[in-house]
Amino acid sequence: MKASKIPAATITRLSIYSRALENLLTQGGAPVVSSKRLAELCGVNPAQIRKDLAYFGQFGVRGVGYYIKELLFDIRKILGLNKDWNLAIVGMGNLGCALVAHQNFAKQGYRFVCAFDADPNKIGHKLATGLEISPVQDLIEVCRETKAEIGVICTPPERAQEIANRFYQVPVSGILNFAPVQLQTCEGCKIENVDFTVKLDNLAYYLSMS
Amino acid sequence: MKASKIPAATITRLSIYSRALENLLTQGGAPVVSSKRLAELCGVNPAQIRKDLAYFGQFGVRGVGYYIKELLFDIRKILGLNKDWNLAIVGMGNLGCALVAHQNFAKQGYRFVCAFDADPNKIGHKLATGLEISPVQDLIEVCRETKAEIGVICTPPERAQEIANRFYQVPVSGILNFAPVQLQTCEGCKIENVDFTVKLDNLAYYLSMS
DNA sequence: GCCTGTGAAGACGTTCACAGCA
DNA sequence: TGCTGTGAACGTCTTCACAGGC
Repeated sequence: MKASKIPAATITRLSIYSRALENLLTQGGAPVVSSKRLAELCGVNPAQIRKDLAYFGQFGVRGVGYYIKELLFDIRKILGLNKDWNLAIVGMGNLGCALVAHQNFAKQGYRFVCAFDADPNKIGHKLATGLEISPVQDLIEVCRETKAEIGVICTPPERAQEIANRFYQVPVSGILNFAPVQLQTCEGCKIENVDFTVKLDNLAYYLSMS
Repeated sequence: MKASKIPAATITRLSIYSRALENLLTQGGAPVVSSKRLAELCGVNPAQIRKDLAYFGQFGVRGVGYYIKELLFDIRKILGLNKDWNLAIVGMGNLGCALVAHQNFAKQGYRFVCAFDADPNKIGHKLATGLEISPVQDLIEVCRETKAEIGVICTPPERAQEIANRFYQVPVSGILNFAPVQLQTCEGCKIENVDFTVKLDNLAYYLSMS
């Protein structure tokens, strides 16, 4: 596919639309939704939704709206969720375990295929899912064996860059980084940061304004 | 203070700058940093840093750069981190416990002053920090007693809106939401979402492009 | 010479407003 | 009539380029 000029914000919103559509589907009302209604559910402007979708084609019916089931399928396809993704996770503390246990991942086709920790006491321990914790030294090898495509970093910040470097060698094509550091990037590996300290700081700023 | 026209992205970056400055400080090299160097560490354009700071005043010395310690202090003040913030957390599963245990929060002046869960088996249980888990029924009362200012939601998505509504009644002035849902907002309460499923979907999109 | 501070230019994203179609 | 699809207008954010000062 083509490297294109689609706003990053559009992709983020597509993900949010898909969640709203899933909810509409399980609630089981009308099979159709208008951009106006979907916009309310997602807290955005209706034109924004139509514009976002227009980047990828025409999905609606004029005068009617969007067929929920079809649109959900199309959006998931756009997002690349019509396949399973193999995840490798490093740092099996509370956060790491929480992620592996997290229902929503499996439901969306994200599968943890290997897990790592530096603590010798944790090596060999089996998680609820049956996944066994491997030593970080074996990261590259095990990631290759298990065909990991995305790395998830839940280590303390001091360790994060070192782990990222190993992921670059595997190589994995993406990293989801929970450590509060800005990782040095690497050609061909896309990084997404999940940064709660930054989010909290944002809150602090807005609250101390008013 | 004034409600102003400062980009949200600027606030997010300030938080990132402050982290980089903290690192520079603990590493203990030169007491001064240039926008160029700081930009490298944060993965942004140097002019961006100068522009971001310019919204709030003049912090640098021409021909020299920024004094790390002073700039860090100033940024923390801008972000409202020159005071402690009281947090209330709901949903003491793996994720909730991970957050309470998280070192970085305490270090930045964020204090968990109360914790809640719906599971009767967890009520009364003491966390590592000495914090005791209270029943969600008492949320409003306990939040008021403990002067909670920010609510943290770590419940399953089905529960999140209900918890948010209670937080609105306390009222808290901000919510950090880890549940993968778009919460209905409330006048006077700022919401920040920490959404790893969205981040993963973003990765999936970019990876399936190439 | 070096690096900050900043107006102006440029790029980008969002919203409007209406044409097109069921 | 109702709602999508979309060019054009608008507003916002980022980057450039250079003036100002150490």
